[in-house]
Parts: sequence; C-alpha cells; structure tokens
Amino acid sequence: MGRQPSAKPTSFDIAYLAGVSQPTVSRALRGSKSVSAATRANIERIARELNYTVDKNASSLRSQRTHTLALLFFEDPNPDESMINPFFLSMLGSITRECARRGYDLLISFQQMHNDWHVAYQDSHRSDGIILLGYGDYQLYLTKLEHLVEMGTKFVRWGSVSEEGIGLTVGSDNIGAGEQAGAHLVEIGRRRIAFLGDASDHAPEFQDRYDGLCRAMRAAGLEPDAALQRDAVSSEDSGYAAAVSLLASGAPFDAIFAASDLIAIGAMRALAEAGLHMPQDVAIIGFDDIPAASLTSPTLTTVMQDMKGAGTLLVDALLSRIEDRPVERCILPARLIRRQSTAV
Amino acid sequence: MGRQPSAKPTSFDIAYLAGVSQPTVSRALRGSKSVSAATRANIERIARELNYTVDKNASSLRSQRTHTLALLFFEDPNPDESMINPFFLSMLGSITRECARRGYDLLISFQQMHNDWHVAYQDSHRSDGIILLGYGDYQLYLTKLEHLVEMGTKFVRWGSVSEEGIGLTVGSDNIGAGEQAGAHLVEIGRRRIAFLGDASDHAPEFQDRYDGLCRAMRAAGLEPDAALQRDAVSSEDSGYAAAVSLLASGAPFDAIFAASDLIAIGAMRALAEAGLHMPQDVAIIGFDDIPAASLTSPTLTTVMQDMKGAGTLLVDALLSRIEDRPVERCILPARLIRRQSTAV
DNA sequence: CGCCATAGGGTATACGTATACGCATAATAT
DNA sequence: ATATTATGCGTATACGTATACCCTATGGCG
Repeated sequence: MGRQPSAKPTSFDIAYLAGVSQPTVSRALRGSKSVSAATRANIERIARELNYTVDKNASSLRSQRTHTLALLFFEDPNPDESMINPFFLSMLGSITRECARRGYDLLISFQQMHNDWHVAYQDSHRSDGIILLGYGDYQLYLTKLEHLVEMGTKFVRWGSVSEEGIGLTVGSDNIGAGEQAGAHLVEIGRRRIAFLGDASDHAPEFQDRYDGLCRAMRAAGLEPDAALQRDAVSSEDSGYAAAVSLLASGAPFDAIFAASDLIAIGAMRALAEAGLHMPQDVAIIGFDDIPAASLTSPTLTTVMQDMKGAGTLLVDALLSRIEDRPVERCILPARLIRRQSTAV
Repeated sequence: MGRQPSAKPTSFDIAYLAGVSQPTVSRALRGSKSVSAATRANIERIARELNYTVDKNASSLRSQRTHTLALLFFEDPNPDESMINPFFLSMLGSITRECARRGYDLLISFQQMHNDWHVAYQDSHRSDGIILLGYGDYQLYLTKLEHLVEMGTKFVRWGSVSEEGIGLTVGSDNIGAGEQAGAHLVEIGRRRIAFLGDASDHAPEFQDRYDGLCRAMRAAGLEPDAALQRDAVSSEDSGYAAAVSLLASGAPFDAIFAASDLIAIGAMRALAEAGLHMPQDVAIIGFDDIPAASLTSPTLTTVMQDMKGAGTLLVDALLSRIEDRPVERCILPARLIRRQSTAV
C-alpha cells in the first residue's frame, strides 16, 4: 500500500529479506551452482514477489557484457523506398521475439548504405554482437566487414550462404529455391526460360537463384541460354527495363524467373504492354512472396522464404558465435507458392 | 601500432592526458558551464583523438537515465500478418534516425496484442520512455495505459489525436484527410458516398476519417447516409465482406471511401465480381498509400500520411514529455494521392 | 584422529561515470 | 582594506551488480 512504485528493489533488498548477502542473491539468480537449492528457491521466490529485475546497466558495467544485440539495417539506396522488402519486416518480428526469449535486448539502427558506417563501431561498444541486414550490394562495404573482423566484433549477416565470404552468413537456400522454380517451369512444359536479375558478384543471392535455375534445366536435359539473362536490381522499374530489353532482343522465351517479386511485377507490366498473355505465352515466377504478389493479375507464382525461421536462426547463430560455440546450421529452406502466373 | 584496439579508453585516460581530473572530463563532455573554454576544447580534442565514447552503462547507472527509448509495436491480431502496415515500417526508419540524432538508443519489442503487456513495465526500467505503435483496437489496453500513467512512466502513442484520451497522442490529421477525400469525391460529382471501416469507439482513427468525410459532404450540401456505412477492420477480407454486404443491401452508391487501402482492395475485388466498373460506376479512395495501391487495377487513389514526419514527431513529443517541456504540436497533415480509381 | 577436499556463502572490490561538496583563486562590492 | 561572490576544478562517493578471494563447517579418507 505505502510502497513507492518507483522504488526499484535491488539485490540488497532481496538479500536482506532472504537473510543472505547480496552476492549470494546474484549467484542464485545467475544460476551459479555454489548455492544450495533451498537458498536459491527462496531467493527466486522473493525476487518474484518484489517484481525484481536485474539492473542491466549495473550488470553490464560489471560483467562487461551488454546482453544486447544490435541490428543494422541497410536501406536500399534505390528511390522507391516505400517498397522496402516486407520480408525484412517479418524477420524483424521474429528477431525481436527470439532476442526476448534468450534474454537479449535489441538495439536497432537504420543505415543509409553509404553513410557513417562507423556507427557500427559505436554499436559494437553497446552490444555483444551485430546483425547485418539488407538486400543488395554487399560489395560496397565488404572492406568495412574486414574492419569489424579485425576488431574482433562478433556479427552475422543475411545473404548468400554459398559465397563463403567474410564473417558468418545466414540465408535462404537460394540455389535450392532456384531449382524448385526451374523444375516447376520445366514441369509445365517450358523450355526457354529467361532469368531477370543480376548474375554477378554484386548480388550473390541473385546469382545463386540463377545457378539453381540452370541446375534444374540441365537436370531436365536443357541448356540455359545466356542470351536470356538480363541484369536487374530489385525494383519494379528495373524489372520493366530488363523485360523490355529481353523482348527487344527478339530471342524467343516461354517463361521468366525473376530474382524478386518487384522485378517480376515490372516485367509483367512490360509483357502485358507487349500484348503477351500470362501464363499462356509466358509463365512467370517471382521471389519473396511480398503481399503484392497476390494482387497482380494474374496472381504471381513465387518463392516464399522462411521469415520466422530466418530471424530465429540469425539470433541463434550470432549467440553461438558470441559464446564461441560452433554454428550448426545456417541455411533455410524456401518454398514455392503456385499461383496463376504458372497455372497452365 | 602497439595499441590494443580492444582497450576502450575511459574518462580517466583522457583526464590523465589533459592533466585534469576525471570529473572535469565528465563535466566538459556533458557541457557543464563550470569548465573553462580552453580546458573543454582540449578535452574534446583528446577525446576525439582517442575515439572515446562514453560508456552508456556506467553513465546510465550513475545518472539513472538510460538515454534509451523503447518502442512497443502491437501486432494486429488478424491473421494475414504479412500485410503489416508498411506505414509503420517507414515510421520505424524515421524513428531510429531521430533517436540517433538526439543521442538516444532505440530498444524495440513486438507485442502480441493480448500478451504479456507487463513487458512494458520491464521496459520502463530500461528506457526513459516508451513509444506505443499499432493500428486497431486500443481499447483493449486502455486500462494498461492507466497503469503506466500511475507508475509515472513517460510514453507517447500513435493514434487519433482528436480523442484526447489517456496520455499523449500523436497522429495524422484524420479528420482533415477524410475531408480531403470527401471533397475530392464530391468534386468529381459523387453524391452517394459509402464508408467502409469501423465508425465506433474501437477505432478512433477510422471514426475521425468518417467524421471528416461527413463534414465534407455537409459542406457540399449533402447529407451522409448512415445506411452506406459498413464496419470493417483493416484487412482485405474484411473489406471484401463489407462491400458485399453493402451491395446486397441494394442501397445505391457511386463512391466508396475506405478507411484503409487493404479494405479498399478487398472492396474492389467485390465490386469487380459484381460487374461494376471503377471509377465509372463507383469511384473509390483508400488510406495509407501502401505499395500495393499502385498495383491494383484501376490504381487506387488514396491518402498518404507523413511517415517521416510521424517518426520525428513521436520522438520529439516523447523527449519533450521526458524533459517536462510542453509538447507543441502533435498533428500531422495527410495528402491525397490521385490515381485512376477516381479519375473520371 | 588428523588431513584434505568440498560445499556454501561471506568480504571486499571493481566496472566507468556523474554529482554533492569543498577549496582555492580571482573578481567584485562595501 | 575586508567581506562577498563567482569561477574552475579537485575529492570523495554513489549507482547496482558480478567476481576473486577467503573462511567455515562437514564429510571422507587414511
């Protein structure tokens, strides 16, 4: 009744009530084995009654561990920023949940791609590890990653797993996903399959998807035609331009695998303007399963990544690295979502 | 060369190099006026050279201020979670940027609407203030808000400003936005305008939009017809159902103002299935300007909220409250985006 | 019966910063 | 010339926790 709600209880309060010393409280709550079961139970009960929470600042100060992870989100430098991939938003949800579950706080920070990356350095003081998130051109800051490694900063990033580059990478099974998409197109009888998306070092994830497509085609006895590949970054305009270029080349094709839904949507616009029917004339598959994919006409077949799994795995992997445990798994399966654009 | 990169410099290191005491360093860097300009300049120079950053844990522990804000995001309990309003994502970006600019960290936490809200209590220990974000049914936790007020926790929430409820609220000018939408529909000659969206206390933002619509109609000498209003929550399915119900009623209408783009998209599906042409038979306006709004056919006229401004303003208002300054402004303008669905 | 290992927990202290207080020196006032 | 006040800074200490170290009681062993 007369209790001040603002009077945060400390470990001393608990110690007093439990008739032990403050360090014993600390040990009990941290799970040290040099405290008897009875004492521990008593302390935990009192702590619960008082609504006690460990003061993170004091704890971090003393132990030099923050129990906080930092999330650096790299925004696409491309203009239609409202189109930020919803994939990352879902991931954000599962990341925060996993952090909470493991008793970590999550510090978040958006980065302009070219900007003060040294913020990462700052954040490395404030967190035990860093999660790097972003689509697109990782090349831009690979040298910065090396810098992080040098400083011994623990981090994990989302991207192409096959690449085996700097640091620890977690990502979808882009190759397998590409194979699924390719196999599906082959299955519905398509032979000349185009690919829209950078197939260069700049976008390893896109390249993996292309590799998967090629693998599926070869498995079906088809040889991928390099003339049917067009570079594109993940935007509607870029997809439109790529499809226009493809159409202009005159090379015949009966299917398109786009490296992202945005690219696919742009391409669909170009195809429609050219008077082509989907999927009759050209079947099309995207990637990401963004909400808009079910609004296009025809609705877009696409590949869905495991967003919840991704967040969990990123946090898991990072914590493993922080605690110097080996990281077991860092590839996530993807799943093909069949819609009208490949329904023959 | 021989410097250990991991040896974080402390205020003592700086004090030693500057030939002063540690407290003087602290004072100089915090901007206390009881340190001479020369001393301060010298200290700042050394700090910069050493790449010194204040240890936030120590600082917070001593000052009992965390320089951290917590963001509680309330997820819609509705199933199509991938459709999380992109509006909030953009807001997230500007919130993080504004926090960074003001020297605050941002702790983020997603909440299931009905779940352990008492997490907010925990977070109130770890942050100086809380930002509450979420669309939808705020009623559910109004009692919890009262609890926060009781505990003296500083917070600000996104929502209907007109409502004047508990705590500090920042939001778009929903009434003005509704007026703009209504005026536009009247301008293109529509007389019987339907409204899809909860017009109840449960969704004050939607109610404001409806009120704005009514105001615009009355200003044009039209009387809103209550029979043309249908409840709907922000989802495609709900919008579809509402439109179907409206059509079934047989009441004539020549325009729809939907309380959100998702509702509008669902309604468009129902209209198309009923063989109605947009905008000839029925003009339609949504709200939010989600990316999908420019993908529908016809493309959707909608109201765009000032996302960047919203994040900035939320942080601003919260910091004002924390520092016991009056809050000046908490309403943001919205802008009508004209597309095909109202282009006669 | 003495010796040592072990369990269980107390004592003292460190983490890095911010602030109350005191103490000079210098600048003004009386 | 003395009293008064402001300026600029040092001294001491507190914030709440975690950990290195030490101590006691007990039990096992020879």
